[in-house]
Amino acid sequence: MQKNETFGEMLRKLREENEMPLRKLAALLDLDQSTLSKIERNERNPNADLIEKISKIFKASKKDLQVAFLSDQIVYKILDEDYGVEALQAAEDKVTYLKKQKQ
Amino acid sequence: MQKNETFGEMLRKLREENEMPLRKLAALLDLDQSTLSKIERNERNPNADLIEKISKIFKASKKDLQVAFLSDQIVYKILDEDYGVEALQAAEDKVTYLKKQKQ
DNA sequence: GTAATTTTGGACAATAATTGTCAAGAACAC
DNA sequence: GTGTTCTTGACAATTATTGTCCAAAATTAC
Repeated sequence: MQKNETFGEMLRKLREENEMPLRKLAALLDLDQSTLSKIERNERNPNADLIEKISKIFKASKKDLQVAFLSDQIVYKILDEDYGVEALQAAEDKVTYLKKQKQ
Repeated sequence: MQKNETFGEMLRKLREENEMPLRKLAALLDLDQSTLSKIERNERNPNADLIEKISKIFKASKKDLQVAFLSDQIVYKILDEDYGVEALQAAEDKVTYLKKQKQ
């Protein structure tokens, strides 16, 4: 897995490695081909349940897909914000704290 | 500043330290008091421009407010997701990578 | 070159999410 | 009791997202 890859890039790579036309993958995923095209180029957000389907079709790592998917969303949210990096760090702390609480 | 505090908690603390009624702060912020009440209890998302106003009213750190605000949004997004913590780490890497590219 | 196939772009309605607003209720002090 | 503050829920208005279609553009095969 390439690092710093977006979900769309991962997906396109998987698809091309498997020499599957976009049109066909779209059918398998039950979505419009133009929508899939946009997802691969990060113009649209994928649905979370795409991950499940894609990992099955291409026997790809669900974790890698999920991490790429979620991290894209996070990056999108903070990239142009002031103190985005600091917020990421703070978010980590908060999550750690909350997960500890839940135990 | 208390760590692991939500934006709402920060705001409420600021308001109470300054002994300002919710109704009055709502007026200053130009929003409905019920909305402000919900923001303080993290039932609603604040607008980004609240931060500016609040930091002026209470002479509070804009950075602290912004970090609390953004990190809340991130936490909310990933808390119940699989591999949320891994995604946070990946997001950091991506942001670092992208910021470097931009130079 | 043409034809076939694949991908992309833009428009659009349907649906979902967010926002602002209101009024009534709960909690507390006096 | 009255007055004040805060919370709750409901609702319409606005905004964002989603799915769908189709034609234009790009790519590939012949």
